[in-house]
Amino acid sequence: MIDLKYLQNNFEEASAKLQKKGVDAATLENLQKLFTSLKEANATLEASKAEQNSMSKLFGQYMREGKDITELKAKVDANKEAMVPMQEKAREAEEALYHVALAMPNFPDESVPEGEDEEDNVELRKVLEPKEFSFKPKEHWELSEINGWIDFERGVKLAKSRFSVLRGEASRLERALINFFLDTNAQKGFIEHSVPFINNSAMLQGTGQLPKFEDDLFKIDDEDLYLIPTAEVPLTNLYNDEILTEKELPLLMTGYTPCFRKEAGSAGRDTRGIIRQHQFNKVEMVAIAHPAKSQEVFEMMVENASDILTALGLPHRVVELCYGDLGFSAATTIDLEVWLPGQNQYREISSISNTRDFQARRAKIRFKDGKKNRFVHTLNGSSLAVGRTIVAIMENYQNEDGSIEIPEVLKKYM
RNA sequence: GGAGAAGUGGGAGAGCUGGUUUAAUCCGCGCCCCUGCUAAGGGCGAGUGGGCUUUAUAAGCUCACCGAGGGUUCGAAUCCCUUCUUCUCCUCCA
Repeated sequence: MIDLKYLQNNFEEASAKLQKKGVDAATLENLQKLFTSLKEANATLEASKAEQNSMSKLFGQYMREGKDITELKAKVDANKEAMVPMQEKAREAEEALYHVALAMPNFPDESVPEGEDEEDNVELRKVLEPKEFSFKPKEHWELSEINGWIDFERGVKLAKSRFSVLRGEASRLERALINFFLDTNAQKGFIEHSVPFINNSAMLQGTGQLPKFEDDLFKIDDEDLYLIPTAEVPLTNLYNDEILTEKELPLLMTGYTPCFRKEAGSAGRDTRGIIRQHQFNKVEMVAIAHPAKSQEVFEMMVENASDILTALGLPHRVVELCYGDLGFSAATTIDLEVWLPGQNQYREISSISNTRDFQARRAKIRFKDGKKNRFVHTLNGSSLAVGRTIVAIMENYQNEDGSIEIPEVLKKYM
Protein backbone atom coordinates (compact mmCIF):
# COMPACT_ATOMS: atom_id res chain seq x y z
CA MET A 1 0.00 0.00 0.00
CA ILE A 2 1.14 3.51 -0.65
CA ASP A 3 2.00 5.84 2.21
CA LEU A 4 -1.16 7.88 2.73
CA LYS A 5 0.63 10.49 4.81
CA TYR A 6 3.02 11.04 1.96
CA LEU A 7 0.10 11.38 -0.44
CA GLN A 8 -1.50 13.95 1.84
CA ASN A 9 1.62 16.03 2.40
CA ASN A 10 2.99 15.89 -1.14
CA PHE A 11 -0.14 15.58 -3.18
CA GLU A 12 1.14 17.18 -6.40
CA GLU A 13 4.27 15.06 -6.52
CA ALA A 14 2.45 11.87 -5.58
CA SER A 15 -0.34 12.31 -8.09
CA ALA A 16 2.12 13.10 -10.87
CA LYS A 17 3.78 9.75 -10.22
CA LEU A 18 0.59 7.76 -10.07
CA GLN A 19 -0.99 9.40 -13.08
CA LYS A 20 1.80 7.94 -15.17
CA LYS A 21 0.67 4.58 -13.89
CA GLY A 22 -2.85 5.24 -15.07
CA VAL A 23 -4.48 6.52 -11.88
CA ASP A 24 -6.54 9.61 -12.58
CA ALA A 25 -6.45 12.73 -10.41
CA ALA A 26 -10.06 12.41 -9.30
CA THR A 27 -9.39 9.00 -7.75
CA LEU A 28 -6.44 10.41 -5.86
CA GLU A 29 -8.34 13.41 -4.62
CA ASN A 30 -11.04 11.07 -3.46
CA LEU A 31 -8.47 8.96 -1.65
CA GLN A 32 -7.09 12.00 0.07
CA LYS A 33 -10.57 13.04 1.12
CA LEU A 34 -11.37 9.60 2.45
CA PHE A 35 -8.18 9.66 4.49
CA THR A 36 -9.08 13.02 6.00
CA SER A 37 -12.65 12.04 6.79
CA LEU A 38 -11.50 8.82 8.46
CA LYS A 39 -9.20 10.82 10.70
CA GLU A 40 -11.99 13.25 11.55
CA ALA A 41 -14.49 10.50 12.25
CA ASN A 42 -12.00 8.71 14.49
CA ALA A 43 -11.11 11.87 16.39
CA THR A 44 -14.76 12.55 17.21
CA LEU A 45 -15.40 8.96 18.21
CA GLU A 46 -12.29 8.69 20.33
CA ALA A 47 -13.02 11.86 22.25
CA SER A 48 -16.42 10.43 23.07
CA LYS A 49 -14.87 7.11 24.07
CA ALA A 50 -12.45 8.87 26.38
CA GLU A 51 -15.36 10.52 28.13
CA GLN A 52 -17.21 7.24 28.39
CA ASN A 53 -14.16 5.54 29.86
CA SER A 54 -13.63 8.15 32.54
CA MET A 55 -17.30 8.13 33.51
CA SER A 56 -17.31 4.36 33.72
CA LYS A 57 -14.41 4.50 36.11
CA LEU A 58 -16.41 6.83 38.35
CA PHE A 59 -19.08 4.15 38.50
CA GLY A 60 -16.86 1.77 40.37
CA GLN A 61 -15.73 4.50 42.70
CA TYR A 62 -19.28 5.69 43.43
CA MET A 63 -20.47 2.21 44.19
CA ARG A 64 -17.64 1.59 46.63
CA GLU A 65 -18.38 4.85 48.35
CA GLY A 66 -22.10 4.08 48.39
CA LYS A 67 -22.98 7.22 46.41
CA ASP A 68 -26.09 7.58 44.30
CA ILE A 69 -25.48 6.70 40.65
CA THR A 70 -28.75 7.53 38.94
CA GLU A 71 -27.53 10.87 37.62
CA LEU A 72 -24.26 9.42 36.39
CA LYS A 73 -26.07 6.53 34.81
CA ALA A 74 -28.30 8.91 32.86
CA LYS A 75 -25.29 10.85 31.57
CA VAL A 76 -23.42 7.77 30.57
CA ASP A 77 -26.45 6.28 28.84
CA ALA A 78 -26.92 9.44 26.82
CA ASN A 79 -23.29 9.49 25.79
CA LYS A 80 -23.43 5.87 24.76
CA GLU A 81 -26.38 6.52 22.53
CA ALA A 82 -24.65 9.49 20.96
CA MET A 83 -21.70 7.29 20.08
CA VAL A 84 -23.67 4.89 17.90
CA PRO A 85 -23.80 7.08 14.77
CA MET A 86 -20.16 8.11 15.32
CA GLN A 87 -19.17 4.47 15.39
CA GLU A 88 -21.07 3.78 12.24
CA LYS A 89 -19.48 6.75 10.50
CA ALA A 90 -15.97 5.73 11.50
CA ARG A 91 -16.55 2.19 10.31
CA GLU A 92 -17.86 3.35 6.96
CA ALA A 93 -15.00 5.80 6.54
CA GLU A 94 -12.46 3.07 7.19
CA GLU A 95 -14.07 0.67 4.78
CA ALA A 96 -14.29 3.30 2.08
CA LEU A 97 -10.67 4.30 2.53
CA TYR A 98 -9.25 0.80 2.36
CA HIS A 99 -11.39 -0.10 -0.58
CA VAL A 100 -9.65 2.60 -2.59
CA ALA A 101 -6.23 2.51 -0.94
CA LEU A 102 -5.69 -1.23 -1.45
CA ALA A 103 -6.36 -0.85 -5.16
CA MET A 104 -3.75 1.89 -5.54
CA PRO A 105 -0.56 0.80 -7.33
CA ASN A 106 2.92 1.53 -6.05
CA PHE A 107 4.82 4.73 -6.81
CA PRO A 108 7.42 4.11 -9.51
CA ASP A 109 11.02 5.08 -8.77
CA GLU A 110 12.36 8.36 -10.19
CA SER A 111 14.67 6.38 -12.45
CA VAL A 112 11.89 4.47 -14.25
CA PRO A 113 11.83 5.34 -17.95
CA GLU A 114 8.83 7.13 -19.44
CA GLY A 115 6.54 5.11 -21.64
CA GLU A 116 3.17 3.54 -22.19
CA ASP A 117 3.74 -0.15 -22.80
CA GLU A 118 6.36 -2.78 -23.53
CA GLU A 119 7.36 -1.01 -26.74
CA ASP A 120 8.89 1.71 -24.56
CA ASN A 121 10.94 -0.54 -22.32
CA VAL A 122 14.64 0.21 -22.37
CA GLU A 123 17.19 -2.41 -23.34
CA LEU A 124 20.17 -2.11 -20.98
CA ARG A 125 22.42 -4.76 -22.47
CA LYS A 126 22.60 -7.96 -24.45
CA VAL A 127 24.40 -11.03 -23.15
CA LEU A 128 25.70 -13.71 -25.55
CA GLU A 129 25.18 -13.57 -29.30
CA PRO A 130 22.33 -15.61 -30.80
CA LYS A 131 23.82 -18.54 -32.69
CA GLU A 132 23.58 -18.72 -36.49
CA PHE A 133 21.63 -21.74 -37.67
CA SER A 134 22.41 -23.36 -41.03
CA PHE A 135 18.74 -24.34 -41.24
CA LYS A 136 15.46 -22.73 -40.28
CA PRO A 137 15.11 -23.25 -36.52
CA LYS A 138 11.84 -24.80 -35.40
CA GLU A 139 9.49 -23.59 -32.70
CA HIS A 140 9.36 -25.60 -29.51
CA TRP A 141 6.04 -27.27 -30.19
CA GLU A 142 7.33 -28.61 -33.47
CA LEU A 143 10.39 -29.96 -31.70
CA SER A 144 8.12 -31.39 -29.04
CA GLU A 145 6.30 -33.44 -31.66
CA ILE A 146 9.54 -34.85 -32.99
CA ASN A 147 10.85 -35.73 -29.51
CA GLY A 148 7.56 -36.56 -27.78
CA TRP A 149 8.40 -34.18 -24.98
CA ILE A 150 5.13 -32.38 -24.35
CA ASP A 151 1.67 -33.95 -24.37
CA PHE A 152 -0.76 -31.09 -24.85
CA GLU A 153 -3.88 -33.15 -25.55
CA ARG A 154 -3.65 -35.26 -22.42
CA GLY A 155 -2.87 -32.23 -20.27
CA VAL A 156 -6.09 -30.69 -21.49
CA LYS A 157 -7.95 -33.93 -20.83
CA LEU A 158 -6.71 -34.03 -17.23
CA ALA A 159 -7.58 -30.42 -16.45
CA LYS A 160 -8.55 -27.99 -19.19
CA SER A 161 -6.98 -25.96 -21.95
CA ARG A 162 -3.53 -24.51 -21.23
CA PHE A 163 -2.43 -27.42 -19.12
CA SER A 164 0.12 -29.89 -20.44
CA VAL A 165 2.25 -32.89 -19.54
CA LEU A 166 6.01 -33.22 -19.86
CA ARG A 167 7.25 -36.68 -20.72
CA GLY A 168 10.50 -38.57 -20.42
CA GLU A 169 13.60 -36.52 -21.19
CA ALA A 170 11.64 -33.25 -20.91
CA SER A 171 10.42 -34.11 -17.45
CA ARG A 172 13.94 -35.02 -16.40
CA LEU A 173 15.23 -31.80 -17.91
CA GLU A 174 12.70 -29.87 -15.85
CA ARG A 175 13.83 -31.57 -12.66
CA ALA A 176 17.46 -30.91 -13.54
CA LEU A 177 16.76 -27.24 -14.14
CA ILE A 178 14.99 -26.83 -10.82
CA ASN A 179 17.95 -28.35 -9.01
CA PHE A 180 20.44 -26.30 -10.97
CA PHE A 181 18.57 -23.07 -10.23
CA LEU A 182 18.21 -23.82 -6.54
CA ASP A 183 21.86 -24.79 -6.18
CA THR A 184 23.02 -21.65 -7.96
CA ASN A 185 20.81 -19.44 -5.82
CA ALA A 186 22.06 -21.17 -2.70
CA GLN A 187 25.63 -20.37 -3.70
CA LYS A 188 24.66 -16.70 -3.80
CA GLY A 189 23.35 -16.92 -0.24
CA PHE A 190 19.66 -17.54 -0.85
CA ILE A 191 18.26 -19.98 1.71
CA GLU A 192 16.12 -22.67 0.15
CA HIS A 193 12.52 -22.97 1.33
CA SER A 194 9.77 -25.44 0.62
CA VAL A 195 6.45 -23.70 1.15
CA PRO A 196 2.69 -24.29 0.91
CA PHE A 197 1.35 -23.89 -2.62
CA ILE A 198 -1.93 -22.69 -1.15
CA ASN A 199 -2.08 -19.44 0.81
CA ASN A 200 -4.87 -17.55 2.56
CA SER A 201 -6.32 -14.20 1.52
CA ALA A 202 -4.40 -12.14 4.09
CA MET A 203 -1.11 -13.28 2.52
CA LEU A 204 -2.29 -12.51 -1.00
CA GLN A 205 -3.32 -9.08 0.15
CA GLY A 206 0.11 -8.65 1.72
CA THR A 207 1.92 -9.02 -1.57
CA GLY A 208 -0.71 -7.13 -3.59
CA GLN A 209 -2.60 -9.81 -5.55
CA LEU A 210 -5.74 -9.17 -3.53
CA PRO A 211 -8.18 -7.53 -3.50
CA LYS A 212 -7.70 -6.11 -6.99
CA PHE A 213 -6.66 -9.18 -8.94
CA GLU A 214 -8.87 -11.88 -7.48
CA ASP A 215 -10.00 -12.90 -10.98
CA ASP A 216 -6.45 -13.89 -11.86
CA LEU A 217 -6.31 -16.47 -9.07
CA PHE A 218 -7.58 -20.00 -8.63
CA LYS A 219 -9.61 -20.03 -5.43
CA ILE A 220 -10.36 -23.08 -3.34
CA ASP A 221 -14.10 -23.54 -3.12
CA ASP A 222 -15.64 -22.68 0.28
CA GLU A 223 -12.26 -21.88 1.80
CA ASP A 224 -10.34 -18.68 2.34
CA LEU A 225 -7.53 -20.18 0.27
CA TYR A 226 -5.95 -19.63 -3.13
CA LEU A 227 -3.41 -21.47 -5.28
CA ILE A 228 -0.31 -19.29 -5.31
CA PRO A 229 0.43 -17.42 -8.56
CA THR A 230 4.12 -17.21 -7.61
CA ALA A 231 6.42 -18.21 -4.72
CA GLU A 232 6.79 -14.51 -4.06
CA VAL A 233 3.56 -14.76 -2.07
CA PRO A 234 4.55 -17.42 0.48
CA LEU A 235 8.22 -16.41 0.67
CA THR A 236 7.59 -12.70 1.25
CA ASN A 237 4.77 -13.40 3.69
CA LEU A 238 6.89 -15.73 5.78
CA TYR A 239 7.63 -12.57 7.72
CA ASN A 240 4.11 -11.10 7.54
CA ASP A 241 3.34 -9.08 10.68
CA GLU A 242 6.81 -9.52 12.12
CA ILE A 243 9.45 -7.15 13.40
CA LEU A 244 12.95 -8.19 12.36
CA THR A 245 16.24 -7.09 13.82
CA GLU A 246 18.52 -5.01 11.64
CA LYS A 247 21.16 -7.70 11.97
CA GLU A 248 18.98 -10.27 10.22
CA LEU A 249 18.81 -8.17 7.04
CA PRO A 250 18.97 -8.87 4.23
CA LEU A 251 16.98 -12.10 4.33
CA LEU A 252 17.65 -13.93 1.08
CA MET A 253 15.24 -16.71 0.22
CA THR A 254 14.69 -19.03 -2.69
CA GLY A 255 12.19 -21.73 -3.40
CA TYR A 256 10.72 -23.86 -6.11
CA THR A 257 6.95 -23.91 -6.55
CA PRO A 258 4.41 -24.45 -9.23
CA CYS A 259 2.54 -21.24 -10.06
CA PHE A 260 -1.16 -21.09 -10.89
CA ARG A 261 -2.66 -18.31 -12.96
CA LYS A 262 -6.22 -18.19 -14.06
CA GLU A 263 -5.81 -15.21 -16.36
CA ALA A 264 -3.15 -16.84 -18.54
CA GLY A 265 -4.45 -16.99 -22.05
CA SER A 266 -7.36 -14.64 -21.60
CA ALA A 267 -5.71 -12.26 -24.06
CA GLY A 268 -5.48 -14.98 -26.67
CA ARG A 269 -1.69 -14.78 -26.89
CA ASP A 270 0.68 -17.71 -27.19
CA THR A 271 -2.07 -20.19 -27.79
CA ARG A 272 0.42 -22.82 -28.93
CA GLY A 273 3.09 -24.33 -26.75
CA ILE A 274 3.91 -23.92 -23.11
CA ILE A 275 4.88 -20.23 -23.01
CA ARG A 276 1.63 -19.32 -21.31
CA GLN A 277 -0.03 -21.94 -19.11
CA HIS A 278 -2.35 -21.99 -16.13
CA GLN A 279 0.26 -23.97 -14.21
CA PHE A 280 3.99 -23.61 -14.55
CA ASN A 281 7.06 -24.19 -12.43
CA LYS A 282 9.33 -21.45 -11.24
CA VAL A 283 12.27 -20.97 -8.93
CA GLU A 284 11.95 -17.66 -7.18
CA MET A 285 14.27 -15.35 -5.27
CA VAL A 286 12.83 -13.14 -2.55
CA ALA A 287 14.77 -10.63 -0.50
CA ILE A 288 13.79 -8.65 2.55
CA ALA A 289 16.25 -5.81 2.79
CA HIS A 290 17.19 -2.70 4.71
CA PRO A 291 15.81 0.30 2.76
CA ALA A 292 19.30 1.71 2.28
CA LYS A 293 20.56 -1.58 0.86
CA SER A 294 17.69 -2.69 -1.35
CA GLN A 295 19.10 -1.30 -4.57
CA GLU A 296 22.30 -3.22 -4.04
CA VAL A 297 20.35 -6.43 -3.44
CA PHE A 298 18.23 -5.71 -6.51
CA GLU A 299 21.28 -5.49 -8.75
CA MET A 300 22.69 -8.67 -7.27
CA MET A 301 19.44 -10.49 -8.06
CA VAL A 302 19.46 -9.30 -11.68
CA GLU A 303 23.07 -10.37 -11.95
CA ASN A 304 22.31 -13.79 -10.54
CA ALA A 305 19.44 -14.50 -12.92
CA SER A 306 21.47 -13.29 -15.87
CA ASP A 307 24.42 -15.45 -14.81
CA ILE A 308 22.21 -18.51 -14.75
CA LEU A 309 21.13 -17.88 -18.35
CA THR A 310 24.73 -17.35 -19.31
CA ALA A 311 25.77 -20.59 -17.64
CA LEU A 312 23.10 -22.36 -19.70
CA GLY A 313 24.50 -20.71 -22.82
CA LEU A 314 21.24 -18.88 -23.51
CA PRO A 315 21.49 -15.50 -25.26
CA HIS A 316 19.37 -12.90 -23.54
CA ARG A 317 18.89 -9.20 -23.00
CA VAL A 318 18.35 -7.11 -19.90
CA VAL A 319 15.40 -4.74 -20.16
CA GLU A 320 14.21 -2.01 -17.84
CA LEU A 321 10.44 -1.65 -17.72
CA CYS A 322 8.86 1.73 -18.38
CA TYR A 323 6.10 3.30 -16.27
CA GLY A 324 3.27 1.81 -18.28
CA ASP A 325 4.56 -1.75 -18.21
CA LEU A 326 5.35 -1.79 -14.51
CA GLY A 327 3.32 -4.17 -12.35
CA PHE A 328 0.99 -3.19 -9.54
CA SER A 329 3.42 -3.64 -6.64
CA ALA A 330 6.71 -2.77 -8.31
CA ALA A 331 8.63 0.48 -7.91
CA THR A 332 11.14 -0.69 -10.47
CA THR A 333 11.45 -3.84 -12.57
CA ILE A 334 14.05 -5.39 -14.78
CA ASP A 335 13.07 -8.21 -17.11
CA LEU A 336 15.39 -10.77 -18.61
CA GLU A 337 14.35 -11.82 -22.10
CA VAL A 338 15.77 -14.97 -23.60
CA TRP A 339 16.38 -15.43 -27.29
CA LEU A 340 14.06 -17.91 -28.98
CA PRO A 341 15.41 -18.69 -32.46
CA GLY A 342 12.25 -20.60 -33.44
CA GLN A 343 10.12 -17.56 -32.69
CA ASN A 344 12.91 -15.25 -33.85
CA GLN A 345 12.43 -12.94 -30.86
CA TYR A 346 13.34 -12.27 -27.25
CA ARG A 347 10.79 -13.49 -24.68
CA GLU A 348 10.48 -12.75 -20.98
CA ILE A 349 11.98 -15.47 -18.81
CA SER A 350 12.59 -13.57 -15.59
CA SER A 351 11.21 -10.46 -13.94
CA ILE A 352 12.95 -8.89 -10.98
CA SER A 353 11.27 -6.17 -8.96
CA ASN A 354 11.95 -3.94 -6.02
CA THR A 355 8.65 -3.06 -4.36
CA ARG A 356 10.34 -0.76 -1.84
CA ASP A 357 8.02 -0.55 1.20
CA PHE A 358 4.80 -1.16 -0.74
CA GLN A 359 4.38 -4.83 0.19
CA ALA A 360 6.01 -4.30 3.59
CA ARG A 361 3.34 -1.77 4.48
CA ARG A 362 0.58 -4.15 3.40
CA ALA A 363 2.14 -7.18 5.05
CA LYS A 364 3.42 -5.26 8.10
CA ILE A 365 7.00 -6.42 7.73
CA ARG A 366 9.23 -4.13 9.80
CA PHE A 367 12.65 -4.01 11.38
CA LYS A 368 14.04 -2.33 14.47
CA ASP A 369 16.00 0.73 13.46
CA GLY A 370 17.36 1.77 16.82
CA LYS A 371 14.23 2.29 18.89
CA LYS A 372 11.90 2.78 15.96
CA ASN A 373 10.19 0.23 13.77
CA ARG A 374 10.56 0.87 10.06
CA PHE A 375 9.20 -0.90 7.04
CA VAL A 376 11.65 -3.11 5.19
CA HIS A 377 12.00 -3.24 1.42
CA THR A 378 10.89 -6.41 -0.32
CA LEU A 379 12.21 -7.70 -3.62
CA ASN A 380 11.37 -10.64 -5.80
CA GLY A 381 12.55 -12.17 -9.03
CA SER A 382 12.49 -15.37 -11.00
CA SER A 383 15.62 -17.42 -11.33
CA LEU A 384 14.14 -18.77 -13.43
CA ALA A 385 10.80 -19.66 -14.99
CA VAL A 386 11.33 -23.37 -15.62
CA GLY A 387 8.92 -23.99 -18.49
CA ARG A 388 10.22 -21.10 -20.53
CA THR A 389 13.77 -22.25 -19.88
CA ILE A 390 12.85 -25.61 -21.37
CA VAL A 391 11.45 -23.81 -24.40
CA ALA A 392 14.66 -21.77 -24.68
CA ILE A 393 16.86 -24.86 -24.45
CA MET A 394 14.77 -26.69 -27.03
CA GLU A 395 14.96 -23.87 -29.53
CA ASN A 396 18.59 -22.85 -28.91
CA TYR A 397 20.01 -26.36 -28.68
CA GLN A 398 18.13 -27.93 -31.58
CA ASN A 399 19.81 -29.80 -34.40
CA GLU A 400 18.59 -29.91 -37.97
CA ASP A 401 16.97 -33.33 -37.43
CA GLY A 402 14.99 -31.95 -34.50
CA SER A 403 17.05 -33.60 -31.78
CA ILE A 404 18.03 -31.48 -28.80
CA GLU A 405 21.38 -31.19 -27.02
CA ILE A 406 21.56 -30.83 -23.27
CA PRO A 407 23.57 -27.81 -21.98
CA GLU A 408 26.88 -28.80 -20.44
CA VAL A 409 26.11 -27.49 -16.92
CA LEU A 410 22.99 -29.63 -16.70
CA LYS A 411 24.65 -32.93 -17.56
CA LYS A 412 25.57 -33.70 -13.98
CA TYR A 413 21.96 -33.16 -12.99
CA MET A 414 20.53 -35.67 -15.47
C1' G B 1 -13.22 -36.13 10.71
C1' G B 2 -14.95 -37.10 16.31
C1' A B 3 -14.37 -36.03 21.88
C1' G B 4 -12.08 -33.16 25.67
C1' A B 5 -8.72 -29.08 27.31
C1' A B 6 -6.30 -24.62 26.37
C1' G B 7 -4.86 -19.89 23.86
C1' U B 8 -2.50 -13.55 28.48
C1' G B 9 3.17 -8.66 27.20
C1' G B 10 10.53 -11.40 24.81
C1' G B 11 9.74 -16.32 27.74
C1' A B 12 7.23 -18.58 32.02
C1' G B 13 2.79 -17.66 34.61
C1' A B 14 -1.46 -15.36 37.93
C1' G B 15 -6.08 -13.05 37.12
C1' C B 16 -11.09 -15.63 34.38
C1' U B 17 -17.71 -15.61 40.84
C1' G B 18 -17.09 -8.22 35.43
C1' G B 19 -15.16 -2.09 38.42
C1' U B 20 -7.84 1.02 42.19
C1' U B 21 -5.36 -4.66 36.85
C1' U B 22 -3.39 2.15 34.00
C1' A B 23 -2.39 -7.07 33.45
C1' A B 24 0.46 -9.25 39.62
C1' U B 25 4.86 -12.19 40.04
C1' C B 26 9.32 -14.69 38.25
C1' C B 27 13.03 -15.16 34.47
C1' G B 28 15.29 -12.85 30.65
C1' C B 29 16.63 -7.75 28.51
C1' G B 30 18.71 -2.36 28.59
C1' C B 31 20.84 1.65 31.43
C1' C B 32 22.73 3.30 36.14
C1' C B 33 24.64 2.67 41.30
C1' C B 34 27.46 -0.20 44.76
C1' U B 35 31.41 -3.74 45.18
C1' G B 36 38.98 -4.44 43.76
C1' C B 37 38.12 -7.85 40.45
C1' U B 38 34.05 -14.24 35.50
C1' A B 39 30.01 -13.59 42.41
C1' A B 40 26.27 -11.03 44.97
C1' G B 41 23.18 -6.69 45.96
C1' G B 42 20.36 -2.10 44.86
C1' G B 43 17.77 1.53 41.55
C1' C B 44 15.41 2.87 37.08
C1' G B 45 13.40 1.60 32.28
C1' A B 46 11.22 -1.04 28.53
C1' G B 47 5.28 -3.68 23.91
C1' U B 48 2.42 -2.70 19.05
C1' G B 49 -0.56 0.42 15.96
C1' G B 50 -3.40 5.08 15.27
C1' G B 51 -4.89 10.25 16.45
C1' C B 52 -4.30 15.15 18.76
C1' U B 53 -1.38 19.12 21.12
C1' U B 54 3.02 21.77 22.01
C1' U B 55 8.06 25.76 24.32
C1' A B 56 8.71 19.65 18.60
C1' U B 57 16.58 15.62 16.78
C1' A B 58 11.59 15.20 22.08
C1' A B 59 7.57 15.37 25.41
C1' G B 60 2.47 15.30 26.90
C1' C B 61 -2.63 13.74 26.22
C1' U B 62 -5.81 10.12 24.08
C1' C B 63 -7.98 5.59 21.43
C1' A B 64 -7.35 0.44 20.28
C1' C B 65 -4.81 -4.31 21.25
C1' C B 66 -5.01 -10.43 26.89
C1' G B 67 -5.41 -15.77 19.36
C1' A B 68 -9.04 -13.29 15.69
C1' G B 69 -14.05 -11.26 14.70
C1' G B 70 -18.81 -9.98 16.61
C1' G B 71 -22.20 -9.27 20.97
C1' U B 72 -24.12 -8.19 26.20
C1' U B 73 -22.95 -4.05 29.81
C1' C B 74 -22.25 2.53 32.22
C1' G B 75 -17.83 -0.75 32.35
C1' A B 76 -15.08 -7.20 29.63
C1' A B 77 -8.61 -10.53 29.92
C1' U B 78 -13.00 -11.93 32.84
C1' C B 79 -19.97 -13.33 30.47
C1' C B 80 -22.29 -14.99 25.37
C1' C B 81 -21.74 -16.31 19.98
C1' U B 82 -18.65 -17.36 15.67
C1' U B 83 -13.93 -18.65 13.99
C1' C B 84 -8.70 -20.01 13.88
C1' U B 85 -4.68 -22.43 16.27
C1' U B 86 -2.32 -25.75 19.78
C1' C B 87 -2.35 -30.07 23.07
C1' U B 88 -4.39 -35.02 24.64
C1' C B 89 -7.30 -39.31 23.21
C1' C B 90 -9.78 -41.73 19.08
C1' U B 91 -10.35 -42.09 13.62
C1' C B 92 -7.65 -41.83 9.05
C1' C B 93 -3.25 -41.70 6.39
C1' A B 94 1.97 -40.64 2.86
